[in-house]
Amino acid sequence: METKSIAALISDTRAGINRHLLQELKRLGIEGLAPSHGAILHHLFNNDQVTMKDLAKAVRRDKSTVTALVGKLVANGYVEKASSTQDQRTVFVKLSPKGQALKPVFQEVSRNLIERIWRGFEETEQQELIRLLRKVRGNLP
Amino acid sequence: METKSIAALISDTRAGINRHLLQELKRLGIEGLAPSHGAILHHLFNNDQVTMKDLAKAVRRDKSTVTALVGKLVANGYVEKASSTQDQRTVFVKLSPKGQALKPVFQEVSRNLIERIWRGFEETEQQELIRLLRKVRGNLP
DNA sequence: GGAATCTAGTTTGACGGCAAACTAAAGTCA
DNA sequence: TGACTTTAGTTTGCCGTCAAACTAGATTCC
Repeated sequence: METKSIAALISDTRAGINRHLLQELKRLGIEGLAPSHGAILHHLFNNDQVTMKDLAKAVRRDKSTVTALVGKLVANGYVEKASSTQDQRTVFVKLSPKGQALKPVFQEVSRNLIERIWRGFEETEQQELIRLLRKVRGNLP
Repeated sequence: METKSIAALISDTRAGINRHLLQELKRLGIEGLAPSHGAILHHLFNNDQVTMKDLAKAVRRDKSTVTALVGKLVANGYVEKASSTQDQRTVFVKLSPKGQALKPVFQEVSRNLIERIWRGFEETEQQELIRLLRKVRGNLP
């Protein structure tokens, strides 16, 4: 039965996306950053002041995971943390100049990924895949 | 644009499958086993004598990863390792009786997953999703 | 206004995963 | 036969990930 392999197929495809991104990061000389860091940076390109909590929600990772990911971005000088003055518990994360400089690079990475994923696809096929995947996603926890 | 979120959607869906499987394993009282172990067991249900190399290829994981996964299965008494007499390098992995006993349980887990994934899907939609995902997969490394 | 509760983030520990270095057993070939 | 190469598997080290425990700052409410 074909439909039994759906889980493995999704898992494989995701792994392929990851491999592609790792290749790209290596090609562009961006060392020590993983796709998950890219997700965080991407969110910061569009929102210049974000709390850890919102960041975790945006990249759909556990807050403790985000602590580690942001910690690495800070260590590499891509982002900065600053605790809020109104609420001492909340921490704001924002891009450093070095992080801002990555924006065009990541836009290219993103564009290349999209282009590669959709190679040979009709517009209607793209929409149909998105629709069906969303439907599967909705069936899951 | 909708199609830009395809990577996140695939990643999320895969995470959802993982969450579902973890729930199921917990529900069935199978402690200390992760979905990846399930993939190995699944392969052993259909092949009763497999080398580490073939196992790695079958579950699409690095051989060092498989060493660790099988190690855990051995530690929990689900599988046994035995080095070949013809070639001292190769190691055969096979199910123990305790591992064999998991077969019906995992068949149920698998059936439930498939049933949940495809809930509300037409037969043609299932085939179309598989086709489109395979196409994406083929575009990736 | 103080105790109880809630909330934001961090820390800790465990695990799946990979790549590179390593071990040891076959195989190759002069 | 003996050096070289290839192959199977393990070890080591690092990373992303999560859950649970923890810290500390707000909030609630009597």
